[in-house]
Amino acid sequence: MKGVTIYDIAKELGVSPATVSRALSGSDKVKEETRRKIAETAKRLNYTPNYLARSLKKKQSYTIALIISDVTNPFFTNVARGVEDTASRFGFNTIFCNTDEDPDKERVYVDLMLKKMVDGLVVSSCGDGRTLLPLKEKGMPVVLVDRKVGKFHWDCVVGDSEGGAYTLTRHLIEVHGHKEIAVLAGPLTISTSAERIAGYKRALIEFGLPFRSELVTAGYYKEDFGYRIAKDFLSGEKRPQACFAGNNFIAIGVVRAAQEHGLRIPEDLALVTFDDLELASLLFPFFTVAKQPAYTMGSLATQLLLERIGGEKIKENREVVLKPEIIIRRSCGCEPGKQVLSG
Amino acid sequence: MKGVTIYDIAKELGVSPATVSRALSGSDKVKEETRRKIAETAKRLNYTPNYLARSLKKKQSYTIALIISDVTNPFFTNVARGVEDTASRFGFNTIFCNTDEDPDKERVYVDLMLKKMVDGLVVSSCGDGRTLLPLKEKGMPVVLVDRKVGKFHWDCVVGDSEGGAYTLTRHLIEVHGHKEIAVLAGPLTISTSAERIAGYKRALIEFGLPFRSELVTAGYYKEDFGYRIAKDFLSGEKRPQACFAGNNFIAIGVVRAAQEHGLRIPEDLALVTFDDLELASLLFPFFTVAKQPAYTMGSLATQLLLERIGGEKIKENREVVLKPEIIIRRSCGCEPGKQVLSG
DNA sequence: CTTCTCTTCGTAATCGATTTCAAATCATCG
DNA sequence: CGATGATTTGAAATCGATTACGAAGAGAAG
Repeated sequence: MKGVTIYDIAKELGVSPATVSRALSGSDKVKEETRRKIAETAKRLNYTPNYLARSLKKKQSYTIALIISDVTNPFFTNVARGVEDTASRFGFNTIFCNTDEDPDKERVYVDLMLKKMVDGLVVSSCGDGRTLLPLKEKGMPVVLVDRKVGKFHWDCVVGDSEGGAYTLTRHLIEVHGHKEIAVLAGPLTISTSAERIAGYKRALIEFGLPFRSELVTAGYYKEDFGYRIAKDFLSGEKRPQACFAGNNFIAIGVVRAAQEHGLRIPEDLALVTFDDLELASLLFPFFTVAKQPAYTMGSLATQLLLERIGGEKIKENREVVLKPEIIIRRSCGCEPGKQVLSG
Repeated sequence: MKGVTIYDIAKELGVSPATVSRALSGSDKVKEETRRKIAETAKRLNYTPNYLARSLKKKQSYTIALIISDVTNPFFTNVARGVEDTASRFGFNTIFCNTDEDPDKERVYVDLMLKKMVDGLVVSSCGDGRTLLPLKEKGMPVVLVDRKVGKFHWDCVVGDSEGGAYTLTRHLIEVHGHKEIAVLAGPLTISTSAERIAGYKRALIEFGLPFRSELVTAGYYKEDFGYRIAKDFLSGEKRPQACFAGNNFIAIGVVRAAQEHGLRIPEDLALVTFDDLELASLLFPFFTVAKQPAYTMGSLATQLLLERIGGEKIKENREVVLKPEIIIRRSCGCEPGKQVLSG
């Protein structure tokens, strides 16, 4: 832990620290022989550069932050892998921040990252935008992933939530003849939530079905929300025949509630949702889902971010929208093996 | 991105930067009134401290690194949550490094973290110890989690793999009468692997069964290893009646192979494994597992690490061993709801 | 040989905060 | 009132690397 510095190397060889810095940082004008000797002693003394000092001077930390709302959700895990893989391929580190869908935590992390001098952030925000204000003020490079934040204009990489929701809903109506479809959505402050409801609505309209607001509940993207609301509407008199869960976790809650009511899925309640449950689906292909390309989303977002960080002057804000893959399985009422609907 | 510094605040108030630093960094001797004025202007100028400069001087970055081998595995995800939660509770950030079970990647990350001046690391190593050598040389604080590395002595927090494997194997023998139990283990270089085989062996010996090495295969902790080997032994003449998969991913591979062979689990092949599949089990409680307290492991490891970083002089190396919870479900052949075996 | 250019290298400033040491201020008291 | 000790504050060094600027040396051209 003592720490060999460029001064030690310089003293050892009788040259100046400046020369050592130049030699080690690559291709400045340094005589070949000097460079060789410096590289040699650096290795011999077991020198490791101090990135803090380097970053302080260069005003670049080669570190980005990723703010996501739930590490236990495979969707975000895959986003994270995409971000991390891409970042490290370009020599960047990633600091992970897990907000648990709590805007307060998000705010704290944002401030912290500002102090830590990260070079940029990939953010899937659970707030309404206010939490990200400091980033805007400081002019910090940011790319939004999965969730847009209306207030600000930043690059973003998102899934086509409206389209996915439309296709799923349409499937329930067209193929299975359902007319009363409950929706358990995430918070209305989050873009994916609003868009999924919009997609649902478009499908209803297209098939001449009424939009009944009592069937639509906005809450949060967690299992217990799905459980709570499903418990509720499943015990009612005229329960809906189908349910569109806002994401995979909500869907799990719905399943649990149905089990407790002794209801079978899909016989008593058809169910479709967003985002696949990777491992679970490998073993028990059950949920009919709109599966988003999570890894790609993370990877693309990082690429956009690194372009900005790299100093490329990009005026306009870029918006990448990726189509989800619709995977028809059993929970909607289809037989396994049934033909996959084209997106 | 301009950056307000303590010099700006100092100039504004006609005091010295030193005083500003003292005032902002808490409770050094600064007159109350001065402190108030400084805090005020700091807020007014929207000052954010530069942690890089701070870390450079204090030789502490308030950042730790977590090296894990597979972020898609819920076990490690939970370890990660435990680490991150605990670290951030004490004001530390966590840099996540995902090695994909590749020792080369691990080596690269280790070097990088050394340069980044992290204050310490929580490591679940996929190597044989050589990759961690630089950490030892530099005297970097390290706590091993999940996997011990024989070569070095560091604090560690691990699960009782031997005991868990023993109990699972014993269950297969005692309750279900299996005599030929295949084992698909991870790499022998990884401690959990060797220990799980040892536990398996102890159970065999206790029940007077022969240890047949052709039933035991060591490979790696991934799905495709389970799939490949299971495909192999399931097509043989006298296939084993039961299988102990080294971890959850291997187990998934075994299931997939069994499905392709038209074999049913547990009727045609009983299966037990280590580490639960959180979400999958919520929906489809299927695997009989030794479930390790992953979150706790991460949290404890971080606590031990922070103690070291905090400068507490602890001579001896601490070893925390946590017992897994044995959850009996269907894959071993038990009926659901059957009584839980005591560890 | 002088002058000029080009390469190579050293001096010193710099990034922003912390900290040591000493100076300045203030209060207290004989 | 001056001495003594406690509080506050400032000047300057420091962490380790980068870099602007200029000097020294080598080689080329006249």
